[in-house]
Amino acid sequence: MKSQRSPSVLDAMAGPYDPASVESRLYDTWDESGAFQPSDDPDRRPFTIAIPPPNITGQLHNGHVLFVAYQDLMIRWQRMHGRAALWLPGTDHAAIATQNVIERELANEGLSRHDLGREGFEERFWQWKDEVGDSINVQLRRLGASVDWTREHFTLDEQLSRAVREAFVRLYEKGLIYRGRYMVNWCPDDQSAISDLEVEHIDVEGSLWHIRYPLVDGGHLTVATTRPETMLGDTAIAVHPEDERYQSLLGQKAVVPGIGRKIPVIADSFVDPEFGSGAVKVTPGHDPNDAAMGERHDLPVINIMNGDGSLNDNAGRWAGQDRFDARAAYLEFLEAEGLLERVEPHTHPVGHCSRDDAVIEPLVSEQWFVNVRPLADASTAAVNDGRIRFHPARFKNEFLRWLDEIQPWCISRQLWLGHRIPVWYCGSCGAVIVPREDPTVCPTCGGSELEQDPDVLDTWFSSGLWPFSTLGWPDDTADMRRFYPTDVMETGYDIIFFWVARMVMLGLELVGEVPFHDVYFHGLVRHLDGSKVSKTNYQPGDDPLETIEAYGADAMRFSFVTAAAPGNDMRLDLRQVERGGHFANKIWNGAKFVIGAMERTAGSDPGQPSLVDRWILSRFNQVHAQAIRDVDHFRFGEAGRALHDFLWTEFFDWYVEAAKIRLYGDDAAAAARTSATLATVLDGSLRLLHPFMPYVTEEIWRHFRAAGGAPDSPELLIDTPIPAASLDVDEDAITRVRALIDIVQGIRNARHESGVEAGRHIEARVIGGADHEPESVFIRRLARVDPLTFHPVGTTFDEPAVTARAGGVEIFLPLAGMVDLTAERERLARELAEAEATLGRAEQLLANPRFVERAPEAVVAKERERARAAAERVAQVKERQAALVGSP
RNA sequence: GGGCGCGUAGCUCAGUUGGUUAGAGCGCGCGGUUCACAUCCGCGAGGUCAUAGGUUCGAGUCCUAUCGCGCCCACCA
Repeated sequence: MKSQRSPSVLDAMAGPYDPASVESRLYDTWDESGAFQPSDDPDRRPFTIAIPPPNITGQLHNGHVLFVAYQDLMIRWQRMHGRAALWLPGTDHAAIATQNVIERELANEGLSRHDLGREGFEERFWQWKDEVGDSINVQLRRLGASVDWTREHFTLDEQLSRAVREAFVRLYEKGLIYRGRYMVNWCPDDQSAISDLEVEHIDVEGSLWHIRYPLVDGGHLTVATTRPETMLGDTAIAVHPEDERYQSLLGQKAVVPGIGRKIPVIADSFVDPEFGSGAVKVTPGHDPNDAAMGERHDLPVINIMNGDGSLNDNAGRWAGQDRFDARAAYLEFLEAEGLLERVEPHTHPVGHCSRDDAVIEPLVSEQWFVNVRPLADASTAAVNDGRIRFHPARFKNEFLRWLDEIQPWCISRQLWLGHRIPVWYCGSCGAVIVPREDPTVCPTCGGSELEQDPDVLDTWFSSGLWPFSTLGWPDDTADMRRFYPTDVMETGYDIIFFWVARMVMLGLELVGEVPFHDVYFHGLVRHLDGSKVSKTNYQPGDDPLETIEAYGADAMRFSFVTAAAPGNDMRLDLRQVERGGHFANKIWNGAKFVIGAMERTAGSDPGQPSLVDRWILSRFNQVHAQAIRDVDHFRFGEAGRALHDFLWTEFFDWYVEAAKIRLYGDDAAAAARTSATLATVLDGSLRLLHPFMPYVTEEIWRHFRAAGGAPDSPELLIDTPIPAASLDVDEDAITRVRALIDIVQGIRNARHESGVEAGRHIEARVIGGADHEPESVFIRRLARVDPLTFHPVGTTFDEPAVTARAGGVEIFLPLAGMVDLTAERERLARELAEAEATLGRAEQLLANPRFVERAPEAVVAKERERARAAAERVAQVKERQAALVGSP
């Protein structure tokens, strides 16, 4: 009867890695341990990222996974490098979007927001938020985001609202916020002004109508327009001052058809004589160009439109009609009057509301604006002097160009949801009050008839304060002092202007310092058909929880990070995620092997490191250094791939296979040394990989430590330091093991091509490479050759054999009775051709004096070596061919 | 109208500052059940790096032009 097996850590690791069973447990463990809160040790330099707050209107979709993966990677990485890492979570109220969602809900109940009233609507909003507000956080937890939940914020929180108030008042007091009647982009569906950025210019196949304006003095003047209904608001017709065709008409009056208003013919060099008829109708109330022209010529501004897009009383008999109906009706009238000269098809850009696709109306209205010009200049300076850096760098130019052409920012919205504009108007004296605290009486006249401005602020106004409002600004808090400026802003390039630019401008203006030093842009996630993953284009499978359930959070995160390049869009291919899952499982199984080795050799003193020990430790040190270099340069994908490739092919394949020889051999000291090496590399790899795949590495860490690994390290991997990379790299060991691997692969290839059964051991003779003799067991075991003998360079054998060349040696496999001589001759011919071609190329290059002169010495030396080796190969192959001549 | 990105193996994509014979996963072909792992292991096929010029000893990588796809900015009616 067998004695009872001693308990093993491996008992708890049976089977493949199962993400579902560990992820939620580990997340809670981290959270409860306090690991997500930044260390308050003053010696630890802070590292801060403010999360791009998702809109509370919905859930995270796969497009959000990139930001979670990258930011958590950076946060964990820096935490493990001893920084006081703070990742600030939170959500955004997304004014228009959210109001629309709630109004839609109300509509289903047969209600409108007006039925509830402003207060009732607000109540309804908070109620709604309670219901849906947590789903984003649930998703963040599932993804493993190590955010500091104790510092969570929402843009409509009291603290952030206070920040918004302070920001508004300060900018107002400084004269940077002002109110005025200007032309704005009006969305008739939202019935609100929107900013320039929210207007999407779409090419529309429309018409260019040529229309005759009767002249008071007889005759007519033809004008071309794409928007005939706006004629109702015309206050002039303009021609180019030097346009000879129209000289005689200057100063004359034309009549607006159907309205009867007499309008002057003016000269303005804005007009392009080549376009249309060379005469332009001027509608200062409904076109930005015309507004500018109207100002130059002191023309009256006539507004013909209501907020909902219907025409008002200024439109005469077309009043009350919707703008597009009015266009048709007015055209019909013009045609009937004989004033419609002709129509031509005309494609031109038309502004649409980016949210609801309604055609934007440029119209004059009273709104609040930020004069961003000075803020933009300060931002430009911050970028130019390197206080803010962009990754990838190309976004720097885009950013600067936008700032250069920036226009005043319209911040008032005619909505109910959002931060109410903190301005009161006195009904008695007309004073405009912009206070820090809600007023009860007018400070000017003492009157109490105060009315607050009904509008709310653009949601991006509060988002623009995010990196400091979340830290307690405007108060001088400990968090502000410690964590501002934040370190990295990581977000999608699609909100570079909406958000990044505003944070930079407002941070510099209000706090006096940049809000972050590095901006990293990730690309957008797309479906396989190329369409963007987004809330408005939500498709089955876009919920990250589905993918996490199928493959695990680590798989998803790792595949996203390694499949995407900075700033480039990625098509989400689930096969990539699957590969990530396989990798997690590979590490799991590899770790089981390491732990098994540790248990097997426990109690033995390790002997001297072997060649393969020195090799794998050196390679690990190289990869370690590269990973640090890559992450420091924001090359996350390359760091992840380097770790993946090292672990899968070098550590868990070649080294492990080599390790088995000594591990299962008779030499206890050698086995213990091997086990120690396995543990060392696993230890270091888990640390480096943890920011990429937090769950599986943490879970392995637990078992690894239970088996006695990393005894002096913290219990949780999340708290464990990543040390600096060791410079101990044995180049000679790397070269030699690489050659051994090449030899093994050469033999395997030859065996396979000759049809030798996989399990069979065959004889092998190595010609040259006597220095590999001490490691012959490596070749014997991994290539399944026995006996294996070494022979001096130049040795020839006459018997039938398959030959191969790899790792700088010639391999001779005397496969008696198995050798297909024809095949072998063909193979030799192929090899000869290849060797001669290589030789030819190298010689040609070396014969070029300019190459030898100008190329770096190392490159030339390499080429010489290449030529030498090729020449040797040619000679050897020829010898072998000669030996085969006599054979059947 | 201005600007930017992309085009690399059948598919999805990497490729740092120009330097041997351009990589990965999946898929494909052949072969493998022994003690970490079949979510695995071994061997292999598959690419004129969109096209045409240029710079260079040397170009997937830098420059110019062209074609195709996508995006951003923009007030010619």
